Amino acid sequence: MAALASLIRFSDNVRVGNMSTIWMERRLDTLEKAMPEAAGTQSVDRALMLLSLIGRHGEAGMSLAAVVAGSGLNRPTARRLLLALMRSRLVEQEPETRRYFLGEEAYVLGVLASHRFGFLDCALESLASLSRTSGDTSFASVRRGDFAVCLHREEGAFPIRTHALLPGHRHPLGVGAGAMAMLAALSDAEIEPILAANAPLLEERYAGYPPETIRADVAFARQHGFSLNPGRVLANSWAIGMAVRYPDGRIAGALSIAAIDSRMGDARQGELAGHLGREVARVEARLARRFAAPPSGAARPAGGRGRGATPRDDISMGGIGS
Amino acid sequence: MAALASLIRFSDNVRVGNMSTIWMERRLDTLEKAMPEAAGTQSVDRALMLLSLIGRHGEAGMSLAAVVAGSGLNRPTARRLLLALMRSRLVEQEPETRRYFLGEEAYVLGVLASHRFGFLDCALESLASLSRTSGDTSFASVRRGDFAVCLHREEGAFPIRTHALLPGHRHPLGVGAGAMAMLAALSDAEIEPILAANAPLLEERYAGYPPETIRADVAFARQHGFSLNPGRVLANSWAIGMAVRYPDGRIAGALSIAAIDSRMGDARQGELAGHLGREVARVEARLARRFAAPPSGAARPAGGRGRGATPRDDISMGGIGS
DNA sequence: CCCAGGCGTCCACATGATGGACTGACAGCA
DNA sequence: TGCTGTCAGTCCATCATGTGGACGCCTGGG
Repeated sequence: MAALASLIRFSDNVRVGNMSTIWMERRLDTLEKAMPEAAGTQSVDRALMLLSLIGRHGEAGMSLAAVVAGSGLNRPTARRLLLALMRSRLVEQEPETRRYFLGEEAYVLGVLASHRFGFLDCALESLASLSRTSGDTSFASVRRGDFAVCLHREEGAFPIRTHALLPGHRHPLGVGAGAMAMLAALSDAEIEPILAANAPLLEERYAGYPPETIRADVAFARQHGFSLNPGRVLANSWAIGMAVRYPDGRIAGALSIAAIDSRMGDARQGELAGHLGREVARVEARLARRFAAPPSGAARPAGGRGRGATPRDDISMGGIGS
Repeated sequence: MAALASLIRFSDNVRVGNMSTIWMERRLDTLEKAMPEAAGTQSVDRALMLLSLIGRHGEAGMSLAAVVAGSGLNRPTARRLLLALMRSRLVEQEPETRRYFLGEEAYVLGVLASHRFGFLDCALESLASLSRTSGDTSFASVRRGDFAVCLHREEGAFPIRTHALLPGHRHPLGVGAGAMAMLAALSDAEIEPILAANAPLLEERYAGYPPETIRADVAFARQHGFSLNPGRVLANSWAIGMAVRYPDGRIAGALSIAAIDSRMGDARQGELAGHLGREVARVEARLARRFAAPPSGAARPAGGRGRGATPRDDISMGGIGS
């Protein structure tokens, strides 16, 4: 259970009670400088950690015991916070199995947020095309703090597939082709703290990823224009990946393709990289069309606090068209 | 400000401090019976109310003053809770304008939740088809408690359009064609408490919707197979709508089409209703394909608590394919 | 039939969350 | 240029909320 507890963090950036492993405290020191200070919201932080935890176990849901184990919270506390999430419809509990799942409100918020972020919306067609033309499995992932989270997996026609990476699964940045592509897209100054923060976890659970190997993989990705996972975690499962950027240059996520090693020789790597590069360009074009201005509103008028240029806050029921 | 405060509720079901209008208290009495009891999570409930509030103001975001006005919270409290939401990346603040928006984590959770709920994913193609063939504006909405929330709006080619209903906008069930379609899909026993709960708000802000008119519109929708908004809110803006169901019969949401009154004569209503019915059937077929079992897992083995049949909680990093 | 494991609740106590008061920044106006 | 109003954001004394050890119930497996 200690190992389980060490894995779990709310959006990878929140200090939660009862978690005291060395590597975690070290990385929180690193990150707290970049995050709003936590004071007077322990309960909220805990609830949102639970939400994220449940989000990453979408398909099978989670039992209360797993939530307790994964969060490090005491059972009455976890249950009470889950009740609050259930009242908000962000989480729901299946009566028969008692397991907890993301609720419909999470979906609705995601839809409302997609007007600012829709990376996967823009990527789905490309993933379908990649898997159709290659026959292999393709993935979309996003960065969450120092980790990569798989958002979508698209099956190809080839019958031998790895089923290890599923939506919600999360790995340290650098572990896996999509995660490596996003890491390699960062500057060295950004990469070093991430490696430092993840060092304990990598040493404990990712034996194939000593830091020097990750740095070499970063160099490879920068040199070749695509990242390569030569079966570092699962010997026969190889993958290549590329980062995708918003028009303003920020990393939106990554696309990757996985196949068994016999389908990932040098020649086929190049072929798949060509397909991948074209689809990445298409996703980036769709993102550009979707956000005429970047999601952070950088195109908005600058100048001081800029309050004069902001939309009026008109919390009222507009006339209705439907 | 009192009018503003009366509008805001977290997922329409949470009692929040400082809100004491008669209609709100009355409806909470009605609803608390159906909701997990709130004890020891006031802070969490408040934070999630803010999240929902910001979610419904996606495009323009919200200032702190608007959040304070809309939530009824004191400013330091609202700010502190917003900081917690920002730490979790569910909310982000735009530095130039200081406005708050849904963050990328909301999008990621929505993507992860879409494996259980993807109504809009299944509806987008149909909305595009409806607007392409009709030339008018089409909408997808979902039920949130006693309200309907617009998730998506698809523009048609006809140049005269109402821009009143936007994603995030929320109206009482029954107000607007999509909201009416969802209301009419409920049983009378389900409808009456909703009308009772919404009565103060309807009286205050929806003069065109006395309860007997809503009941007549429900009867019309049940008789004709589609709901009709004959310009009740905006005189020249008419709309028709239909509910969409998950395979297990629960209401997934509604599709609707809006047009100016001169384009909504009886003959064209029938024509549009035909298109709408076909696309609703297509959406329902896509939902059926997507969820071989209904989202609530009703197909799972029954029998007592059914814990023996549940997936193992294996919170571990699986082997990786990407 | 018994036992272990998981789920869920209670409530005395400790801790965390609140909001009135205050400060700073900025835009608009005289 | 100076003043005023508005908004954003913070501090900390006070009090209300949140916690978790203990307990009971239910179910499945041996």
